[in-house]
Amino acid sequence: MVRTLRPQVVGHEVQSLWTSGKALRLGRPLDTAALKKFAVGGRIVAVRRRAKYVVMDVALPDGTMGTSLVHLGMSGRLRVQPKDQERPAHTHVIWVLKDGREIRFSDPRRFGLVKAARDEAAHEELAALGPDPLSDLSAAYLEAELATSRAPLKAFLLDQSRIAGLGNIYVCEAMFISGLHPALPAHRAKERAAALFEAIQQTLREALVHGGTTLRDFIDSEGHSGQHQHSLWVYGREGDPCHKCQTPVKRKVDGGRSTFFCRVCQKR
DNA sequence: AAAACACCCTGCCTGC
DNA sequence: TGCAGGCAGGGTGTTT
Repeated sequence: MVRTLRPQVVGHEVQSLWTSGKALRLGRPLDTAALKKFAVGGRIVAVRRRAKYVVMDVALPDGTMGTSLVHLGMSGRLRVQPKDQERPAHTHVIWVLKDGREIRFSDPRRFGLVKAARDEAAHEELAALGPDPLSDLSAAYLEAELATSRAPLKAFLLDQSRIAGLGNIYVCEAMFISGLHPALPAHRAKERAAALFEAIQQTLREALVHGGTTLRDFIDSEGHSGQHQHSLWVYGREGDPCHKCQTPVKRKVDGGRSTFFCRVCQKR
């Protein structure tokens, strides 16, 4: 999302901002006043990613900065479209650009998050996040963290305070690639930390090369689907043959979420 | 400390 | 064709 959004909007001025006023995550109403205060009249100077958050930095006319934060949740989308194009259903925030285009956040399920503050440090959501797997994680750090947890490996990897940015799909994929069972207590995976680290990075890098994974909702800011869903090892493949050993892929549910794995290739 | 579950919300797909 | 049930890439809060 960031890779397609950045070249479209950096350097452009935010003329005005509109919100639906509807509540997003946890019933929290959109803070329209803050979203305006930290963007309107300013120039977008950077679009970045921190874990699963899209971070947009704006240089304001009074010389100060503003930082807007977007989490797409399950069904959130960011699109850049001309203002006269029909807006997507369930649009909740629009940054109107001076050149006649608009950045539109839509989110049917409203599990997403959009907020703004003075800077990144003022967003408490970001403070509790662990290292990013592609830039700040090392095999040594992962090994040390694994050693401190008895939780099932899958729960450990989904915990954003341990490692930030892995979701259900990529956790399933990384566990398959490294041959680790989702129920394995985290501390018992410590000897395999290097393999797990490599699997996590490989999974994310390949997904990025393929433009993301589109199962239902994901499209980038230009409206293109990802292609990585065609390269998944186990996710969504219940009953289909394992790509390594042909054993049917298993699905189990824990904590209300599906886990896909191969009971032959992934040892406890 | 950690697991299990409910919950926020809409859309889509399946089976009856 | 309609309806009910199940499912969904996330995160938080409560209970066990």
